[in-house]
Amino acid sequence: MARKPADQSVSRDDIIVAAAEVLQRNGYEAATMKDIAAAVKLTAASLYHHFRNKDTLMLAVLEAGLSHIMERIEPIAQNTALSSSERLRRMVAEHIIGLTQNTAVGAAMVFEIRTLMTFSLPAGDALSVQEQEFAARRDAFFARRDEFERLFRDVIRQGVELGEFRAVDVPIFTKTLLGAHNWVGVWYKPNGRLDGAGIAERTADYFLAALRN
Amino acid sequence: MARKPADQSVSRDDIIVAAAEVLQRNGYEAATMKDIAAAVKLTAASLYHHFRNKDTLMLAVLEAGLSHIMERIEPIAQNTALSSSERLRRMVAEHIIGLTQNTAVGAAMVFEIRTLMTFSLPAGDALSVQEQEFAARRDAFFARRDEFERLFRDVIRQGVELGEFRAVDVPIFTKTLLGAHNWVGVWYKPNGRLDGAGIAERTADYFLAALRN
Amino acid sequence: MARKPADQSVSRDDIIVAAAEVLQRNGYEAATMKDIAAAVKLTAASLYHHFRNKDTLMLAVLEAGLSHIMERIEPIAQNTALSSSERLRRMVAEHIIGLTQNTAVGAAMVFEIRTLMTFSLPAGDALSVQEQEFAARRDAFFARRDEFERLFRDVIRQGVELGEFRAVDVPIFTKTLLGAHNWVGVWYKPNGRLDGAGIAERTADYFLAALRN
Amino acid sequence: MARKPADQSVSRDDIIVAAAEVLQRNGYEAATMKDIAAAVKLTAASLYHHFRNKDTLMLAVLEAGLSHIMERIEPIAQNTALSSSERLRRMVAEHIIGLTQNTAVGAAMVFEIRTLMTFSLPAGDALSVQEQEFAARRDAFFARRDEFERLFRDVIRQGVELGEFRAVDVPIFTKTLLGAHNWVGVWYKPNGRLDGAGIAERTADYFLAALRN
DNA sequence: CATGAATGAGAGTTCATTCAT
DNA sequence: GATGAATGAACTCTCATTCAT
Repeated sequence: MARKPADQSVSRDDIIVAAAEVLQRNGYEAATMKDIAAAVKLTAASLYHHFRNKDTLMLAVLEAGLSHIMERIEPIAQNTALSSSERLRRMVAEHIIGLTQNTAVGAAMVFEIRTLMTFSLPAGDALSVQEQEFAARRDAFFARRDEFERLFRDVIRQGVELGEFRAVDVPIFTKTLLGAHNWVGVWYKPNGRLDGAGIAERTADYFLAALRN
Repeated sequence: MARKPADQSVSRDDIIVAAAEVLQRNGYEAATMKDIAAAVKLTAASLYHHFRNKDTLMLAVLEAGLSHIMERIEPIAQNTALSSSERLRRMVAEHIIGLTQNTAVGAAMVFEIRTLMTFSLPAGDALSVQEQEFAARRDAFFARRDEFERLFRDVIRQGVELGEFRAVDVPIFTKTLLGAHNWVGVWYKPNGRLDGAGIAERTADYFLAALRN
Repeated sequence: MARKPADQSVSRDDIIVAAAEVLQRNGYEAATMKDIAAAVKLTAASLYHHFRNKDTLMLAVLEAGLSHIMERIEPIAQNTALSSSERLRRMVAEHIIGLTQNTAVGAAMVFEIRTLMTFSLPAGDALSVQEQEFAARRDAFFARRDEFERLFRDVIRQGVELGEFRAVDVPIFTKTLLGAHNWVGVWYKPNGRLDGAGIAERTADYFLAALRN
Repeated sequence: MARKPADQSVSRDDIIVAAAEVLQRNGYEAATMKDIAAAVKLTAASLYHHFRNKDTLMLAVLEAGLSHIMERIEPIAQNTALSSSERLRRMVAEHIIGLTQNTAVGAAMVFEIRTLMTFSLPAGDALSVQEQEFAARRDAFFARRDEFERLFRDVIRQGVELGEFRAVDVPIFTKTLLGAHNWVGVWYKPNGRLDGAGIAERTADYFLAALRN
């Protein structure tokens, strides 16, 4: 009853990628383990060799997506050789391009936030060991996600402090920016008039204009 | 605008309101007919006297939400006595305040779009009469939704044409704007530092700054 | 999709009886909801209208069995008009006859004790509201079961104190007695040489002989 | 009688011992191959190098348990130098002490009898060679088990025939005796007031009293 | 011998939906 | 209108078992 002849064996990462696509297409509740399994030519049961349960798999998807984008955004945010404007422009570009290329995970992150937030908080008050592990990972994910938002906030704040940007309500401005980005992941269709870079360029332009002194 | 018809009997609208809340709290898949029924002190079976099925109820919720906001936005968009800036500022305010007050329907609209889009499109090509009816209503909803977006687009376009705004990529700018709005529905918490009006004021400010010549 | 035309509608008690039989035949783990449902001509899903889950149903079965026997044993144990010997003889008879007639629940109680004891003690340490409710009922069941054993113990102890029985290690003697009883539920077959009354008579005789001064 | 063959490699017997423990703790259905494997630091797959399947392993456990006790009981039963009373007293002691020391297998035998009895009797009538082999071993086990009961029955019968015991219904008395024993395996807890020997002494006392002329 | 990966079968459970009352 | 009872379909997850390595 064993199938895959080893060399085509499916890796954890393959599953994460496939799951991201299914997640984007269907949303958390509607993305079934069977669907995800089919996407990597496995049976649902086989997925449980790689992930303890659906929540864990979903969290892995979101972690992967967040890591992917963080790896690109963080170096820019910390590149003190660049002006705030230039940093913000590049960060916007990376984020939006990331969302349009990797639509799967991007949209997942937009849509599944609510699910994630209530994820696995069983009715009672105490948690089993596995649940604690999971809760810890989920909290870490959220912390990382806050960090992501902070990267943008800090660049904007610095720009304001240095007088490069005009004084804005930094938290609100940041959320406005990120909301616009996230929405791209929702409406973007690969064969539209503009590609990710084009959208990113315009978006960055608008927000930098809004910050202009 | 709350209705209290006979006080002991439950109306279609009561159900829609309750459903919107449950929908916001849980999302489409996780909002069960039982939950919704419980919110109006009925049994699930009773809901079927008012709505043919869950999708129809869902659609009614979204229609209600869209109508609500359209009734407020449309008059502003068509008020030619106002400048483009002023119109846009007021539209932004109404939209964001609407989203923060009526979180229920607002969030529903953000999150459940995907569900709606794939809603009830049975694999084959032949649709039953009921399905055709439903498809028609759903298409009408989407048309209305496009119209909503067009209201914003048109105001911005006019502003550009009249030289009141600088030249921007109108479709992209509009989506950027609406993305920012929708995101408010996601992160807004009633007891935060700012209320809807405060958020709206700042948001309008940023986008108008971005449009400044 | 509704089936049963009301008048033959299945009651909670019908299910309990059927479940008891399946439980006896297969044991807790092997008794599936489907089996039990089939025994009352329902689908597994339908059982969930009557019982929250399998554990709850099982507990109901055991409660019913215990109540049944308690109702018969208790009045005898408390009938101070009778001598200890006579009370014990009658209690043994009721218990054994009960076990042979109502084999279903009897055997269930013997075999499912271990299962029962670990019943629904989820990995962690804290319990949800539903789990607490269940835990409370389960504890009540065990308390009742201890009470049942105490009825026998008290009659024996009194007999010893009054000098009607010789001095024995009352707890051990009681467990010896009850072990013998329970075992009847295991080996008893309806068409054997002796019926329940015959077995009971002999058993009572042996234990009373063992207690004779 | 513990074996430590190579110390790093796992023997059939090691598995049987571990399985007995898991079986006692969890019962047949709930004792998974994975659990048993883990108890000897193997994977479930590896168990299949030692036992054809779970039923076979189970049967091996029960055979081991039965052999263990038979080796101790048989010599006593056949020791014609002893009186019936003395033989019975010693047999009771060995059995009960065995059950309390070796709780694992003891409890397994009480609880898993039912499982064993219906063990692997596929619906149809034709059995594969493997199934026939298994059925043969299972029948042999039951025969051996009957033999075990017969040892007790014969000692009691002889005592009656020789006038050493009063006339009792030998089969019923025997089952009463064995039921009491088996129950010890259920309630016995290592750190109680009495150890196995203490329980055995009292139990033997009661049954011998019951047999007294 | 041992194991990682895979699977079919089946368990418990949930849910939208129907229908007789 | 309202509802209790019932159901089919689907879902998550577990488990004994197999096979290539």
